[in-house]
Amino acid sequence: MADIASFDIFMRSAFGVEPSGRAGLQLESLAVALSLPQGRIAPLDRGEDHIVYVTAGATKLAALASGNREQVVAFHFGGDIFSIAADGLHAYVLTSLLDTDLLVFPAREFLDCAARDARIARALLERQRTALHRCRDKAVALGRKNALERLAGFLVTMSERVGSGDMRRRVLHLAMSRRDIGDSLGLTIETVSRQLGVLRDAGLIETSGRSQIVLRDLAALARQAGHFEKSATLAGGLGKFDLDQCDDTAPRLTGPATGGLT
Amino acid sequence: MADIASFDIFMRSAFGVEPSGRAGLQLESLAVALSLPQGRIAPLDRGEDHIVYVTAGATKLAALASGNREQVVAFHFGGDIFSIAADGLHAYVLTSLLDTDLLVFPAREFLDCAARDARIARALLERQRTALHRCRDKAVALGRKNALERLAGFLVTMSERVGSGDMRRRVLHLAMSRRDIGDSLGLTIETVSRQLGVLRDAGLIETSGRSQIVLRDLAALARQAGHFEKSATLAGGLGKFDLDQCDDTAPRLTGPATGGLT
DNA sequence: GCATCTCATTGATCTCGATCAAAGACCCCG
DNA sequence: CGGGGTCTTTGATCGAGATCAATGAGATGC
Repeated sequence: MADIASFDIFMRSAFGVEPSGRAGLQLESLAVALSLPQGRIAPLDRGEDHIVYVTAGATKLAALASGNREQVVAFHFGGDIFSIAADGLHAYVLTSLLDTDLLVFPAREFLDCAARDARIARALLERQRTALHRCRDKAVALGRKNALERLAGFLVTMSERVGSGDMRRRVLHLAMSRRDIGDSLGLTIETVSRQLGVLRDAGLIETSGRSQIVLRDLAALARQAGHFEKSATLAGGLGKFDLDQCDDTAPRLTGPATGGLT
Repeated sequence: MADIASFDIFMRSAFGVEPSGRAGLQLESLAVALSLPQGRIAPLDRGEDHIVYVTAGATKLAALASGNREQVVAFHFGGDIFSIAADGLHAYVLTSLLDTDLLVFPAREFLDCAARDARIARALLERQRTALHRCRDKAVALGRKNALERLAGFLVTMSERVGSGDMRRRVLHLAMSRRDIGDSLGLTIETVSRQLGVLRDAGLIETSGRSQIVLRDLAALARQAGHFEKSATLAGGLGKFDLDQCDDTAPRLTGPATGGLT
């Protein structure tokens, strides 16, 4: 049984729905609250799928491949909702990066119930879509980008999700270790460290301590990450079929067929 | 405007809902039917997100990274529904692998409407979840698996989605070229070709012509792919916390800390 | 049925990131 | 504030897969 406060926060902030309604009462009966100290594996029944809400804290969701290889498929922070499959091709493990409070629901019952309330269904469909699109972008990075591009992309994404400070000097307090970053980017900790060094030497970032990174030029990092240039065409009337430009001419540190630092 | 026949098929087979209902009429007014000969890029307005239904045929959804690198994030076949983002980190392109018929919807309006019908919402939530979980499994493969594991996993997955014949001798007629397979697995066509050779030499598959592959031992391929062993524990009452085994002892061709062919 | 063109296979070499190995920095706690 | 442990950085070497290059097999058209 979930405690009342976190469930109410969940309903209001995730769905904009009062928890006292019909759907709210049903969902509340499905919720299990979990409080994990830093670095614990969530004790989820591997016999069924789950929907998880992060009340507060931060988590990593990782697949265990054989041979001690771990692939982080997503990080989640306060306010996030996500699903975990029990029957996939890999065994997934949810681990807290900080002291973390979760609400855990059985997926089938949760979705049966959510589908009956239009507002909840709409919000969930939107969040699932976001999760899928993030995962696709991750797949692109893992499949076709080099270490520096992946790391730059990671920093830009983290800046959007947990950054503070203004755009010229974006401050990140990363909850995850170098190993977690490596496991998320399909790299080793040594490579993560070396590529951070490259970005530091180029003046794009500053690091201090283990967890703080300051991004000094978000646009340059996004370029370095090989992200699609949308800002350039956002205002203009972009009609059909303008994927001509992928901006291969912008200055980069390294990259396919490009100069810069080497 | 969609033609009647394909829209009706869509509503009935995807959602089990009669197209004449309230939601059906609304959705129909949003649908645009598209018929693409083999090898064409779908002319989608890049200013907005889309939901796409594959009436018949096969498609690849790929991101264009700079430097002529392409990453296929998903293949889709008749009956599949999927979403395409216009505002992601990369530019995505939908291409037909065969002569293909699609229904294309504007995402926002489609989801607004779908959320109001519980059956449609439930079915969509389920499909999105499947898509996300497939994408995660792909990310695991791209981030932490070698070429042989990726290819074996690809064949197993394709067997489930488009295979025919019995389990002992599973026949695949692949609509995609070696290049498409490579672009999906984050490999080059040469590496795909070489690893197919390894699987052929090991007696796990037979190839004939460019597109036909016979899988002679699905279980061995799944093992080779490093997929989580669920069959062993499926029947038994698997309680909490049994992710001890990842079956590192089974025979493999290569792989982390394992012998076999080298 | 033959010419042609594209796609797939096979071989040789190169490169980026993994691996192996130390040294250094940060942090917790007495 | 100093010791011990963990996490991070830096350096040297290795290897899986990319790249470059050529040959072979399938499709397509006349």
